[in-house]
Amino acid sequence: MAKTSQTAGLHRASLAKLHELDAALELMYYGWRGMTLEADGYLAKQGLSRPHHRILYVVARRPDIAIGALIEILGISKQALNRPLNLLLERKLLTSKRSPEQHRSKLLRLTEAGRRIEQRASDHERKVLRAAFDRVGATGAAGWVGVMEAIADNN
Amino acid sequence: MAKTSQTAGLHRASLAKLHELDAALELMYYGWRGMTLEADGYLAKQGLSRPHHRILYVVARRPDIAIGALIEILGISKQALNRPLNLLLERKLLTSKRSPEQHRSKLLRLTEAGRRIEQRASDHERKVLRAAFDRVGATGAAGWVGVMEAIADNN
DNA sequence: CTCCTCATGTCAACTATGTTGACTTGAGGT
DNA sequence: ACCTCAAGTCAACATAGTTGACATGAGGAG
Repeated sequence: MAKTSQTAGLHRASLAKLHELDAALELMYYGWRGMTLEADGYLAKQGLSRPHHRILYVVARRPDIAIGALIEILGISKQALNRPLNLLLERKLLTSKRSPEQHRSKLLRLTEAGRRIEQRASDHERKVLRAAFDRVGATGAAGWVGVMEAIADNN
Repeated sequence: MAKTSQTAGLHRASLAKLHELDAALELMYYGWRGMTLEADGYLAKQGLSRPHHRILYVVARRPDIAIGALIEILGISKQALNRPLNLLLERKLLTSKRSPEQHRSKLLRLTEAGRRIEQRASDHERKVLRAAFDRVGATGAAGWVGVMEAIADNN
């Protein structure tokens, strides 16, 4: 047993640093993995994955969003959205109904089951973040937010 | 023109926040994108992508690494490594030679061209990080590192 | 010398996630 | 009746990964 660890590739700091910022670069990589690892595991147990979670996440925060707006926010083509979206509808994690006035658009909402899965998956990610913030305190957390905002706004 | 923006999906903060930590969660997502966006664009112009960069990055920091060790660090199967690795060898961004004693292993090294591409791609990422660190100062940067270490160690 | 091990290499089949392009459907407005 | 627009669907393709099976070639053990 124990051929290669499940978290293969996550051997932080096993590489020489060629630049001062290499450590930060690797921290971003491993940070993303660290935040999403448990959530992805949970989603896999539900037969879902990251794209499904992204859909659920957005719809949870924009009830009655139309397909076109969802496509815009996710940044993928409607064809790419099609399969995961249909799976979520089939599994009754999402409902779609036509708008009363704007009858051309379909409006998406989470069902209770969908809301539960979205919450649990996101909770796994938030749990990791909360633990990290708790460990460094308010000042450190504020620094993290400042840095991440600067990076994120690099569009 | 201007059908949908190239940075589609990167409309930060267009979503309602259901939890206090939702903003942080989204910052991680957009932060990762923000850091890798330019580097991915540069790599695409070279006919390469993220997996190629990961290989170059690791080999740059572990000259004479063997295939098996590379597989371990990257956390992918040898079959998955095969194609991008062969492309890099064909394009002479990497060289492989057999070890003098350990003749069973092949040792990988970057060529000058490979080193240049690795540096430029990583520079795009480091540039974004440096700008963010500069904007928040040493205290904020230290906070960021503390938080990211806590998250990354969540294996 | 033969046999076993071990690192590497390769072939095939499959899954998942995405892309473009082309076309259909169905509702609304003119 | 005609046009537009949101949505849905089909096909072909690219990329990045998986497992399984098998080949090759060097070293070590007998």
